[in-house]
Amino acid sequence: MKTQSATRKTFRREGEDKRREDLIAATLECVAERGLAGATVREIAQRADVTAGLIRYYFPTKDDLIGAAYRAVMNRMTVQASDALHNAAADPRSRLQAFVTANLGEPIMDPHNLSLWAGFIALVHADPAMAAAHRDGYLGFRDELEILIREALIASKKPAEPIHTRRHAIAINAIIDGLWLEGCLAGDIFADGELAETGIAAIEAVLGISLHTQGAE
Amino acid sequence: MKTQSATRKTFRREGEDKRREDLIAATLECVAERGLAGATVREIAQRADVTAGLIRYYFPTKDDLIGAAYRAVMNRMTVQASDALHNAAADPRSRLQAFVTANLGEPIMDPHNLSLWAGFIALVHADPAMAAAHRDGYLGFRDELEILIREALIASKKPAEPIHTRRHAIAINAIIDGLWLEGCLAGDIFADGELAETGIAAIEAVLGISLHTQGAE
DNA sequence: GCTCTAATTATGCAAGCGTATAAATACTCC
DNA sequence: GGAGTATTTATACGCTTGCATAATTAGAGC
Repeated sequence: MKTQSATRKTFRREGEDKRREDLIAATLECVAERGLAGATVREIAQRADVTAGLIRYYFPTKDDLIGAAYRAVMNRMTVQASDALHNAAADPRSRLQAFVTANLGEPIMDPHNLSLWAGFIALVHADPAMAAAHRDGYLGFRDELEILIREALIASKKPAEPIHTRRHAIAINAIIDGLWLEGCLAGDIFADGELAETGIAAIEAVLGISLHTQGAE
Repeated sequence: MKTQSATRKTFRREGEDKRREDLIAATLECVAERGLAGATVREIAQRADVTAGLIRYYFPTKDDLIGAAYRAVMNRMTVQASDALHNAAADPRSRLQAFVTANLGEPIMDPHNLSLWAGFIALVHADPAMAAAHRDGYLGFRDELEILIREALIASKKPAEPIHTRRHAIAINAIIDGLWLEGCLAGDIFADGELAETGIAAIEAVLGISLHTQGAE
Protein backbone atom coordinates (compact mmCIF):
# COMPACT_ATOMS: atom_id res chain seq x y z
CA MET A 1 0.00 0.00 0.00
CA LYS A 2 2.81 2.38 0.94
CA THR A 3 0.48 5.37 0.60
CA GLN A 4 1.71 6.22 4.06
CA SER A 5 3.17 9.69 4.00
CA ALA A 6 4.49 11.42 0.95
CA THR A 7 7.87 9.85 0.41
CA ARG A 8 9.24 8.47 3.61
CA LYS A 9 10.30 4.87 3.42
CA THR A 10 8.02 2.38 5.07
CA PHE A 11 9.74 -0.17 7.28
CA ARG A 12 9.28 -3.06 9.65
CA ARG A 13 10.90 -3.56 12.99
CA GLU A 14 12.94 -6.74 12.89
CA GLY A 15 14.51 -8.63 15.71
CA GLU A 16 18.02 -7.67 16.63
CA ASP A 17 19.47 -11.01 15.58
CA LYS A 18 17.75 -10.95 12.22
CA ARG A 19 18.99 -7.48 11.46
CA ARG A 20 22.55 -8.22 12.42
CA GLU A 21 22.54 -11.32 10.25
CA ASP A 22 21.06 -9.43 7.34
CA LEU A 23 23.63 -6.69 7.62
CA ILE A 24 26.46 -9.19 7.78
CA ALA A 25 25.08 -11.06 4.80
CA ALA A 26 24.80 -7.83 2.85
CA THR A 27 28.37 -6.97 3.79
CA LEU A 28 29.60 -10.30 2.50
CA GLU A 29 27.75 -9.80 -0.75
CA CYS A 30 29.42 -6.45 -1.23
CA VAL A 31 32.88 -7.72 -0.44
CA ALA A 32 32.40 -10.72 -2.67
CA GLU A 33 31.28 -8.64 -5.62
CA ARG A 34 33.49 -5.61 -5.49
CA GLY A 35 36.11 -6.25 -2.87
CA LEU A 36 36.52 -4.74 0.55
CA ALA A 37 36.63 -1.28 -0.95
CA GLY A 38 33.18 -1.86 -2.41
CA ALA A 39 31.70 -2.54 0.98
CA THR A 40 30.60 0.97 1.88
CA VAL A 41 27.97 1.61 4.50
CA ARG A 42 25.61 2.97 1.89
CA GLU A 43 26.00 0.01 -0.41
CA ILE A 44 25.62 -2.44 2.43
CA ALA A 45 22.52 -0.67 3.69
CA GLN A 46 20.96 -0.64 0.26
CA ARG A 47 21.52 -4.34 -0.12
CA ALA A 48 19.98 -5.02 3.25
CA ASP A 49 17.07 -2.80 2.21
CA VAL A 50 17.71 -0.44 5.04
CA THR A 51 19.00 3.10 5.35
CA ALA A 52 22.62 3.68 6.15
CA GLY A 53 22.04 5.15 9.55
CA LEU A 54 20.70 1.89 10.86
CA ILE A 55 24.06 0.22 10.58
CA ARG A 56 25.42 2.36 13.30
CA TYR A 57 22.52 1.38 15.50
CA TYR A 58 23.71 -2.21 15.47
CA PHE A 59 27.42 -1.75 14.96
CA PRO A 60 29.21 1.12 16.71
CA THR A 61 31.55 1.52 13.79
CA LYS A 62 31.97 0.13 10.34
CA ASP A 63 35.05 -1.77 11.40
CA ASP A 64 32.95 -3.65 13.90
CA LEU A 65 30.65 -4.76 11.13
CA ILE A 66 33.59 -5.80 9.00
CA GLY A 67 35.08 -7.75 11.87
CA ALA A 68 31.78 -9.48 12.52
CA ALA A 69 31.56 -10.38 8.86
CA TYR A 70 35.05 -11.86 8.96
CA ARG A 71 34.22 -14.03 11.92
CA ALA A 72 31.03 -15.11 10.19
CA VAL A 73 32.92 -16.28 7.11
CA MET A 74 35.53 -18.18 9.03
CA ASN A 75 32.86 -19.71 11.18
CA ARG A 76 30.84 -20.71 8.16
CA MET A 77 33.79 -22.47 6.56
CA THR A 78 34.62 -24.24 9.79
CA VAL A 79 31.06 -25.42 10.19
CA GLN A 80 30.88 -26.65 6.62
CA ALA A 81 34.03 -28.69 7.09
CA SER A 82 32.77 -30.13 10.35
CA ASP A 83 29.49 -31.04 8.72
CA ALA A 84 31.38 -33.22 6.30
CA LEU A 85 32.76 -35.11 9.28
CA HIS A 86 29.34 -35.85 10.66
CA ASN A 87 28.29 -37.46 7.42
CA ALA A 88 31.50 -39.47 7.12
CA ALA A 89 32.04 -43.11 7.94
CA ALA A 90 33.39 -44.15 11.31
CA ASP A 91 36.89 -45.10 10.18
CA PRO A 92 39.32 -42.33 11.12
CA ARG A 93 41.01 -42.51 7.75
CA SER A 94 37.71 -41.97 5.98
CA ARG A 95 37.02 -39.08 8.26
CA LEU A 96 40.32 -37.41 7.48
CA GLN A 97 39.71 -37.95 3.81
CA ALA A 98 36.22 -36.47 4.06
CA PHE A 99 37.60 -33.46 5.90
CA VAL A 100 40.21 -32.79 3.26
CA THR A 101 37.80 -33.32 0.40
CA ALA A 102 35.29 -30.95 1.93
CA ASN A 103 37.88 -28.22 2.31
CA LEU A 104 39.01 -28.64 -1.27
CA GLY A 105 35.59 -28.55 -2.91
CA GLU A 106 32.50 -26.43 -3.09
CA PRO A 107 31.35 -24.42 -1.31
CA ILE A 108 34.49 -23.82 0.74
CA MET A 109 36.88 -23.57 -2.17
CA ASP A 110 35.30 -20.49 -3.69
CA PRO A 111 36.83 -17.30 -5.07
CA HIS A 112 34.48 -15.24 -2.96
CA ASN A 113 35.77 -16.82 0.19
CA LEU A 114 39.31 -16.09 -0.90
CA SER A 115 38.52 -12.45 -1.60
CA LEU A 116 37.02 -12.08 1.82
CA TRP A 117 39.82 -13.92 3.50
CA ALA A 118 42.55 -12.04 1.68
CA GLY A 119 40.94 -8.70 2.38
CA PHE A 120 40.91 -9.45 6.06
CA ILE A 121 44.39 -10.92 6.10
CA ALA A 122 45.68 -7.69 4.66
CA LEU A 123 44.22 -5.92 7.68
CA VAL A 124 45.63 -8.37 10.19
CA HIS A 125 49.01 -6.79 10.08
CA ALA A 126 47.67 -3.38 11.06
CA ASP A 127 44.99 -4.37 13.56
CA PRO A 128 46.07 -6.42 16.61
CA ALA A 129 42.52 -7.41 17.50
CA MET A 130 42.01 -8.80 14.03
CA ALA A 131 45.34 -10.57 14.28
CA ALA A 132 44.27 -12.30 17.46
CA ALA A 133 40.96 -13.32 15.95
CA HIS A 134 42.75 -14.79 13.02
CA ARG A 135 45.32 -16.71 15.01
CA ASP A 136 42.60 -18.31 17.09
CA GLY A 137 40.86 -19.47 13.97
CA TYR A 138 44.05 -20.84 12.50
CA LEU A 139 45.09 -22.74 15.59
CA GLY A 140 41.58 -24.08 16.03
CA PHE A 141 41.65 -25.47 12.53
CA ARG A 142 45.06 -27.01 12.99
CA ASP A 143 44.07 -28.60 16.29
CA GLU A 144 41.04 -30.20 14.72
CA LEU A 145 43.24 -31.46 11.94
CA GLU A 146 45.82 -32.81 14.34
CA ILE A 147 43.19 -34.89 16.12
CA LEU A 148 42.06 -36.40 12.83
CA ILE A 149 45.65 -37.16 11.94
CA ARG A 150 46.37 -38.83 15.22
CA GLU A 151 43.36 -41.10 14.97
CA ALA A 152 44.15 -41.99 11.39
CA LEU A 153 47.71 -42.87 12.34
CA ILE A 154 46.55 -45.00 15.24
CA ALA A 155 44.08 -46.81 13.00
CA SER A 156 47.01 -47.65 10.74
CA LYS A 157 49.16 -48.68 13.67
CA LYS A 158 51.63 -45.88 13.12
CA PRO A 159 53.37 -43.83 15.80
CA ALA A 160 51.13 -40.96 16.84
CA GLU A 161 53.02 -39.11 19.51
CA PRO A 162 52.60 -35.35 19.68
CA ILE A 163 56.09 -34.94 18.34
CA HIS A 164 54.95 -36.59 15.14
CA THR A 165 51.42 -35.29 14.88
CA ARG A 166 52.41 -31.69 15.41
CA ARG A 167 54.72 -31.65 12.46
CA HIS A 168 52.29 -33.61 10.35
CA ALA A 169 49.54 -31.19 11.22
CA ILE A 170 51.70 -28.29 10.13
CA ALA A 171 52.55 -29.92 6.82
CA ILE A 172 49.06 -31.16 6.04
CA ASN A 173 47.53 -27.87 7.03
CA ALA A 174 49.88 -26.28 4.53
CA ILE A 175 48.81 -28.72 1.83
CA ILE A 176 45.15 -27.95 2.41
CA ASP A 177 45.69 -24.20 2.58
CA GLY A 178 47.91 -24.19 -0.45
CA LEU A 179 45.57 -26.23 -2.60
CA TRP A 180 42.60 -24.23 -1.39
CA LEU A 181 44.41 -21.13 -2.49
CA GLU A 182 45.25 -22.52 -5.89
CA GLY A 183 41.71 -23.69 -6.42
CA CYS A 184 40.18 -20.39 -5.40
CA LEU A 185 42.51 -18.39 -7.58
CA ALA A 186 42.44 -20.49 -10.69
CA GLY A 187 39.93 -23.23 -10.23
CA ASP A 188 39.19 -23.37 -13.93
CA ILE A 189 42.61 -24.70 -14.87
CA PHE A 190 42.11 -27.83 -12.79
CA ALA A 191 39.96 -30.81 -13.59
CA ASP A 192 37.01 -31.50 -11.34
CA GLY A 193 38.16 -33.05 -8.11
CA GLU A 194 41.78 -32.91 -9.20
CA LEU A 195 42.86 -30.76 -6.30
CA ALA A 196 41.11 -32.93 -3.73
CA GLU A 197 42.73 -36.03 -5.22
CA THR A 198 46.11 -34.38 -5.32
CA GLY A 199 45.70 -33.35 -1.72
CA ILE A 200 44.70 -36.80 -0.56
CA ALA A 201 47.62 -38.39 -2.39
CA ALA A 202 50.09 -35.92 -0.93
CA ILE A 203 48.75 -36.42 2.56
CA GLU A 204 48.92 -40.17 2.20
CA ALA A 205 52.55 -39.82 1.18
CA VAL A 206 53.36 -37.58 4.11
CA LEU A 207 51.68 -39.83 6.65
CA GLY A 208 52.81 -43.04 4.97
CA ILE A 209 49.33 -44.52 5.16
CA SER A 210 46.36 -45.00 2.87
CA LEU A 211 43.23 -43.05 3.55
CA HIS A 212 40.99 -45.40 1.62
CA THR A 213 39.26 -47.45 4.22
CA GLN A 214 39.75 -50.90 2.76
CA GLY A 215 43.34 -51.88 2.13
CA ALA A 216 44.80 -49.56 4.68
CA GLU A 217 48.44 -50.25 5.19
CA MET B 1 70.09 27.22 0.36
CA LYS B 2 66.44 26.88 -0.60
CA THR B 3 66.02 30.66 -0.47
CA GLN B 4 64.55 30.25 -3.90
CA SER B 5 61.12 31.77 -3.88
CA ALA B 6 58.96 32.25 -0.83
CA THR B 7 57.56 28.82 -0.11
CA ARG B 8 57.52 26.71 -3.21
CA LYS B 9 59.13 23.32 -2.85
CA THR B 10 62.53 22.92 -4.42
CA PHE B 11 62.98 19.80 -6.49
CA ARG B 12 65.27 17.86 -8.77
CA ARG B 13 64.48 16.27 -12.08
CA GLU B 14 65.07 12.57 -11.84
CA GLY B 15 65.24 10.00 -14.55
CA GLU B 16 62.00 8.34 -15.45
CA ASP B 17 63.14 4.93 -14.22
CA LYS B 18 64.32 6.26 -10.91
CA ARG B 19 61.04 8.05 -10.27
CA ARG B 20 58.93 5.06 -11.14
CA GLU B 21 60.96 2.87 -8.85
CA ASP B 22 60.73 5.39 -6.04
CA LEU B 23 57.00 5.68 -6.41
CA ILE B 24 56.58 1.93 -6.42
CA ALA B 25 58.80 1.58 -3.38
CA ALA B 26 56.78 4.24 -1.58
CA THR B 27 53.58 2.45 -2.52
CA LEU B 28 54.87 -0.80 -1.09
CA GLU B 29 55.82 0.92 2.14
CA CYS B 30 52.31 2.31 2.47
CA VAL B 31 50.61 -0.98 1.74
CA ALA B 32 52.89 -2.85 4.08
CA GLU B 33 52.31 -0.46 6.94
CA ARG B 34 48.65 0.35 6.75
CA GLY B 35 47.15 -1.93 4.17
CA LEU B 36 45.94 -1.14 0.72
CA ALA B 37 43.52 1.41 2.11
CA GLY B 38 46.49 3.32 3.53
CA ALA B 39 48.07 3.64 0.13
CA THR B 40 46.56 6.95 -0.94
CA VAL B 41 48.14 9.06 -3.61
CA ARG B 42 48.95 11.77 -1.10
CA GLU B 43 50.58 9.38 1.34
CA ILE B 44 52.57 7.70 -1.39
CA ALA B 45 53.73 11.03 -2.75
CA GLN B 46 54.79 12.24 0.65
CA ARG B 47 56.83 9.13 1.20
CA ALA B 48 58.51 9.53 -2.16
CA ASP B 49 59.19 13.16 -1.25
CA VAL B 50 57.18 14.38 -4.16
CA THR B 51 53.85 16.12 -4.62
CA ALA B 52 50.77 14.10 -5.40
CA GLY B 53 50.30 15.46 -8.88
CA LEU B 54 53.50 13.89 -10.08
CA ILE B 55 52.11 10.42 -9.65
CA ARG B 56 49.71 10.98 -12.46
CA TYR B 57 52.56 12.10 -14.65
CA TYR B 58 54.09 8.63 -14.47
CA PHE B 59 51.01 6.51 -13.91
CA PRO B 60 47.80 7.34 -15.77
CA THR B 61 45.72 6.19 -12.85
CA LYS B 62 46.28 5.04 -9.33
CA ASP B 63 45.31 1.51 -10.25
CA ASP B 64 48.16 1.41 -12.69
CA LEU B 65 50.57 2.26 -9.92
CA ILE B 66 49.04 -0.38 -7.70
CA GLY B 67 49.33 -2.95 -10.44
CA ALA B 68 52.94 -2.04 -11.08
CA ALA B 69 53.66 -2.37 -7.38
CA TYR B 70 52.08 -5.81 -7.31
CA ARG B 71 54.20 -6.99 -10.18
CA ALA B 72 57.26 -5.58 -8.46
CA VAL B 73 56.62 -7.56 -5.31
CA MET B 74 56.03 -10.80 -7.11
CA ASN B 75 59.05 -10.21 -9.25
CA ARG B 76 61.20 -9.47 -6.24
CA MET B 77 60.22 -12.69 -4.53
CA THR B 78 60.79 -14.66 -7.70
CA VAL B 79 64.22 -13.18 -8.16
CA GLN B 80 65.19 -13.86 -4.58
CA ALA B 81 64.21 -17.49 -4.94
CA SER B 82 66.10 -17.80 -8.21
CA ASP B 83 69.16 -16.29 -6.61
CA ALA B 84 69.22 -19.15 -4.17
CA LEU B 85 69.47 -21.50 -7.11
CA HIS B 86 72.53 -19.82 -8.52
CA ASN B 87 74.37 -20.32 -5.27
CA ALA B 88 73.28 -23.93 -4.94
CA ALA B 89 75.24 -27.05 -5.72
CA ALA B 90 74.91 -28.76 -9.04
CA ASP B 91 72.90 -31.76 -7.89
CA PRO B 92 69.23 -31.28 -8.86
CA ARG B 93 68.07 -32.48 -5.47
CA SER B 94 70.23 -29.92 -3.73
CA ARG B 95 68.85 -27.30 -6.02
CA LEU B 96 65.26 -28.19 -5.23
CA GLN B 97 66.07 -28.16 -1.57
CA ALA B 98 67.72 -24.78 -1.85
CA PHE B 99 64.72 -23.42 -3.71
CA VAL B 100 62.31 -24.58 -1.04
CA THR B 101 64.49 -23.39 1.80
CA ALA B 102 64.81 -19.98 0.23
CA ASN B 103 61.07 -19.62 -0.15
CA LEU B 104 60.50 -20.63 3.46
CA GLY B 105 63.03 -18.32 5.05
CA GLU B 106 63.99 -14.68 5.17
CA PRO B 107 63.49 -12.44 3.35
CA ILE B 108 60.73 -14.07 1.35
CA MET B 109 58.78 -15.41 4.29
CA ASP B 110 57.98 -12.05 5.80
CA PRO B 111 54.75 -10.61 7.18
CA HIS B 112 55.17 -7.55 5.01
CA ASN B 113 55.21 -9.65 1.91
CA LEU B 114 52.06 -11.39 3.03
CA SER B 115 50.29 -8.10 3.68
CA LEU B 116 51.23 -6.90 0.26
CA TRP B 117 50.27 -10.12 -1.40
CA ALA B 118 46.96 -10.43 0.41
CA GLY B 119 46.00 -6.86 -0.31
CA PHE B 120 46.52 -7.43 -3.98
CA ILE B 121 44.86 -10.82 -4.05
CA ALA B 122 41.75 -9.25 -2.63
CA LEU B 123 41.61 -7.14 -5.77
CA VAL B 124 42.19 -9.98 -8.19
CA HIS B 125 38.60 -11.05 -8.07
CA ALA B 126 37.28 -7.64 -9.07
CA ASP B 127 39.93 -6.57 -11.56
CA PRO B 128 40.52 -8.73 -14.66
CA ALA B 129 43.85 -7.11 -15.47
CA MET B 130 45.11 -7.90 -12.00
CA ALA B 131 43.76 -11.41 -12.32
CA ALA B 132 45.78 -11.95 -15.47
CA ALA B 133 48.91 -10.54 -13.86
CA HIS B 134 48.47 -12.88 -10.97
CA ARG B 135 47.86 -15.97 -13.04
CA ASP B 136 51.02 -15.32 -15.03
CA GLY B 137 53.03 -15.05 -11.86
CA TYR B 138 51.55 -18.18 -10.41
CA LEU B 139 52.05 -20.29 -13.50
CA GLY B 140 55.59 -18.99 -13.89
CA PHE B 141 56.43 -20.05 -10.39
CA ARG B 142 54.88 -23.45 -10.83
CA ASP B 143 56.67 -24.03 -14.11
CA GLU B 144 60.01 -23.24 -12.54
CA LEU B 145 59.17 -25.61 -9.74
CA GLU B 146 58.11 -28.33 -12.13
CA ILE B 147 61.46 -28.23 -13.88
CA LEU B 148 63.30 -28.58 -10.60
CA ILE B 149 61.08 -31.50 -9.69
CA ARG B 150 61.63 -33.26 -12.96
CA GLU B 151 65.38 -33.01 -12.69
CA ALA B 152 65.38 -34.17 -9.11
CA LEU B 153 63.26 -37.19 -10.04
CA ILE B 154 65.54 -38.05 -12.92
CA ALA B 155 68.58 -37.79 -10.68
CA SER B 156 66.92 -40.32 -8.40
CA LYS B 157 65.96 -42.54 -11.32
CA LYS B 158 62.26 -42.04 -10.77
CA PRO B 159 59.60 -41.63 -13.47
CA ALA B 160 59.45 -37.99 -14.54
CA GLU B 161 56.81 -37.85 -17.23
CA PRO B 162 54.68 -34.70 -17.41
CA ILE B 163 51.73 -36.65 -16.08
CA HIS B 164 53.69 -37.15 -12.85
CA THR B 165 55.51 -33.88 -12.62
CA ARG B 166 52.41 -31.77 -13.17
CA ARG B 167 50.62 -33.24 -10.22
CA HIS B 168 53.74 -33.13 -8.09
CA ALA B 169 54.23 -29.51 -8.98
CA ILE B 170 50.70 -28.70 -7.89
CA ALA B 171 51.11 -30.49 -4.59
CA ILE B 172 54.55 -29.14 -3.82
CA ASN B 173 53.57 -25.66 -4.81
CA ALA B 174 50.74 -25.98 -2.31
CA ILE B 175 53.14 -27.12 0.38
CA ILE B 176 55.40 -24.15 -0.22
CA ASP B 177 52.54 -21.68 -0.39
CA GLY B 178 50.84 -23.10 2.66
CA LEU B 179 53.96 -23.10 4.80
CA TRP B 180 54.90 -19.66 3.57
CA LEU B 181 51.48 -18.49 4.66
CA GLU B 182 51.77 -20.06 8.07
CA GLY B 183 55.21 -18.64 8.58
CA CYS B 184 54.20 -15.15 7.56
CA LEU B 185 51.13 -15.16 9.73
CA ALA B 186 52.57 -16.69 12.83
CA GLY B 187 56.27 -17.10 12.39
CA ASP B 188 56.90 -16.71 16.08
CA ILE B 189 55.21 -19.97 17.03
CA PHE B 190 57.64 -21.99 14.97
CA ALA B 191 61.22 -22.82 15.77
CA ASP B 192 63.89 -21.44 13.52
CA GLY B 193 64.03 -23.36 10.30
CA GLU B 194 61.22 -25.63 11.40
CA LEU B 195 58.99 -24.74 8.50
CA ALA B 196 61.71 -25.26 5.94
CA GLU B 197 62.53 -28.65 7.46
CA THR B 198 58.90 -29.60 7.55
CA GLY B 199 58.52 -28.59 3.95
CA ILE B 200 61.54 -30.55 2.80
CA ALA B 201 60.37 -33.64 4.66
CA ALA B 202 56.88 -33.40 3.20
CA ILE B 203 58.24 -32.91 -0.30
CA GLU B 204 60.56 -35.86 0.08
CA ALA B 205 57.60 -37.96 1.11
CA VAL B 206 55.51 -36.80 -1.83
CA LEU B 207 58.27 -37.44 -4.35
CA GLY B 208 59.51 -40.57 -2.67
CA ILE B 209 63.12 -39.43 -2.84
CA SER B 210 65.68 -37.85 -0.58
CA LEU B 211 66.74 -34.31 -1.26
CA HIS B 212 69.98 -34.58 0.68
CA THR B 213 72.68 -35.01 -1.85
CA GLN B 214 74.59 -37.85 -0.32
CA GLY B 215 72.58 -40.98 0.32
CA ALA B 216 69.97 -40.21 -2.26
CA GLU B 217 67.72 -43.17 -2.88
C1' DG C 1 74.30 32.55 -20.78
C1' DC C 2 69.76 32.09 -23.17
C1' DT C 3 66.04 29.39 -24.63
C1' DC C 4 63.07 25.88 -24.72
C1' DT C 5 60.86 21.98 -22.92
C1' DA C 6 59.83 18.39 -19.99
C1' DA C 7 59.39 17.57 -15.18
C1' DT C 8 57.42 19.17 -11.07
C1' DT C 9 54.59 21.93 -7.91
C1' DA C 10 50.41 24.11 -6.42
C1' DT C 11 45.64 24.60 -6.33
C1' DG C 12 41.07 23.27 -6.82
C1' DC C 13 37.04 20.42 -7.61
C1' DA C 14 33.42 17.03 -7.45
C1' DA C 15 32.32 12.74 -5.48
C1' DG C 16 32.11 9.50 -1.93
C1' DC C 17 33.23 8.26 2.59
C1' DG C 18 32.00 7.34 7.78
C1' DT C 19 29.62 9.32 11.29
C1' DA C 20 26.51 12.23 14.08
C1' DT C 21 21.92 13.65 15.27
C1' DA C 22 17.13 14.89 15.09
C1' DA C 23 12.70 13.63 13.42
C1' DA C 24 9.38 10.00 12.37
C1' DT C 25 7.17 5.65 12.99
C1' DA C 26 6.02 0.74 14.01
C1' DC C 27 5.14 -2.05 17.56
C1' DT C 28 4.25 -3.32 22.88
C1' DC C 29 1.90 -2.99 26.90
C1' DC C 30 -1.64 -1.55 29.73
C1' DG D 1 -7.13 2.38 21.64
C1' DG D 2 -3.69 5.56 23.60
C1' DA D 3 0.91 6.32 25.48
C1' DG D 4 5.51 5.23 25.43
C1' DT D 5 9.65 3.41 23.55
C1' DA D 6 12.83 1.11 20.77
C1' DT D 7 13.69 0.98 16.06
C1' DT D 8 14.22 3.19 11.73
C1' DT D 9 14.52 7.06 8.50
C1' DA D 10 16.27 11.39 6.92
C1' DT D 11 19.55 14.91 6.66
C1' DA D 12 23.68 17.06 7.06
C1' DC D 13 28.55 17.78 8.30
C1' DG D 14 33.43 17.41 7.90
C1' DC D 15 37.04 14.79 5.72
C1' DT D 16 39.46 12.38 2.40
C1' DT D 17 39.92 10.66 -1.93
C1' DG D 18 41.42 10.50 -6.99
C1' DC D 19 41.94 13.38 -10.67
C1' DA D 20 42.39 17.62 -13.49
C1' DT D 21 44.76 21.77 -14.74
C1' DA D 22 47.44 25.93 -14.57
C1' DA D 23 51.63 27.93 -12.98
C1' DT D 24 56.49 27.25 -12.13
C1' DT D 25 61.19 25.70 -12.61
C1' DA D 26 65.32 22.66 -13.31
C1' DG D 27 68.24 21.25 -16.52
C1' DA D 28 69.70 20.15 -21.51
C1' DG D 29 71.31 22.01 -25.86
C1' DC D 30 73.03 25.46 -28.62
